[in-house]
Amino acid sequence: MENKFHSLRQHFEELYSLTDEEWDFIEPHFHFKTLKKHQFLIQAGQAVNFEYWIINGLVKAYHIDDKGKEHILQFAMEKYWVSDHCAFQHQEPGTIFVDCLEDSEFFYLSLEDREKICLAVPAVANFFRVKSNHGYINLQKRVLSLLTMTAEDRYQYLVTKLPALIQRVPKKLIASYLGVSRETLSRFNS
Amino acid sequence: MENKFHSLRQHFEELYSLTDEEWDFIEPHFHFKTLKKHQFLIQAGQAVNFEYWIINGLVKAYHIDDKGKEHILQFAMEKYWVSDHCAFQHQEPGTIFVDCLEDSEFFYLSLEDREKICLAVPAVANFFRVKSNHGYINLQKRVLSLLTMTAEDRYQYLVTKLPALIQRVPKKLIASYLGVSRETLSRFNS
DNA sequence: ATAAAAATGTGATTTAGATCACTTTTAGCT
DNA sequence: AGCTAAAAGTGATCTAAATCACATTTTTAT
Repeated sequence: MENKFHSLRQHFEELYSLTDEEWDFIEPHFHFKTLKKHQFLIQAGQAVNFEYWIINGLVKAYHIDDKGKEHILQFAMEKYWVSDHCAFQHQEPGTIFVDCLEDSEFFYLSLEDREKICLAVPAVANFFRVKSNHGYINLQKRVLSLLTMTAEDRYQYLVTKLPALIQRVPKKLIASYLGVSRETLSRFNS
Repeated sequence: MENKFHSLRQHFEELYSLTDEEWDFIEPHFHFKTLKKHQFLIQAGQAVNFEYWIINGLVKAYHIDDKGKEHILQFAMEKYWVSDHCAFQHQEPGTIFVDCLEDSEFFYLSLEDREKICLAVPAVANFFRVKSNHGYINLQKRVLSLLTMTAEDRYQYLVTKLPALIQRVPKKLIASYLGVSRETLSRFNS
């Protein structure tokens, strides 16, 4: 029977390979958690002690503004990392909610343990370096899309780029992610 | 007389300290370049062979859309890293222009050399890991500001957050960075 | 199976901000 | 200092998208 951490090790090794000794050191720093649809992984106002890797499921990370309106920062699914990165990194109260759109399973890691394994195993430092860099590049694209494209173009682009997400997620959440009202999005034809 | 790389070493050591041996290995991978105001560091359509660290000066990184309109992704000044990160990372033709708003000096590094020093010196991997992470966090804030705030609020926020930038840069570029027309920005009172 | 709750669709109206057109001010250059 | 070009201000008009209001459809829970 296969170790449940297998998929996580594989994920790390997609970028930098690890020896069995290195993995045996890394693995115990991760813990397992499972949540059902609608349950919260992270809540604004509270400490954010972990960053999470999604084994399977789907979550949304979002901010709620002063008018109570929800703005989606990220949809995260299988093999994605998710947290309130700012609060986690600076160990301060969060401003982001993360909750499950589907039943989900996670591995999670504390900041202290992340630093520990990054310093002990250079391949892990390099892994997170490259992952962060990819995240940065993707966010730059999102900023550009918000600056240059119309709401409808952003929607059409998302439909071609992540067609599966459109199926898995209510349109009003897609609207919130794109920065459009759900009424306006409903008038676009897909 | 002080080594011109001193500021760069100091910049690395703000996050993880280095031995003299490590620095002696790292330093020769960086090269020096100087440009005058209005000169290009990077041009869309061309290969992006380097990432740049700004010793002093100020540049803008921007995309030009199909209507010829300029959208500013980043202002980068002393101690900032700048490149067309996507094109650099994937070694493909760029889509971003970077040019100087002031005479500027840079150290630059190739992708190959970056990988080389990251693998040889774990502190460098950790340095770029943390830097990328900070960049990611800042971009998340920018995305949120575009989703949640009005144009005027974004402007007022920038004025309080980076008052020096407002002085150093024409308002029409600030407008482009914020995703507002220069006419609309001109009607905000500062 | 049925009730309640979400999600979606659609018309009518409003609005933040874009665009256009032109003037005034400021900064660079020889 | 004087000339040129870029930057900034301002009125008038237009428009993409928000908001409001309500109907319809689809999910979810019991």
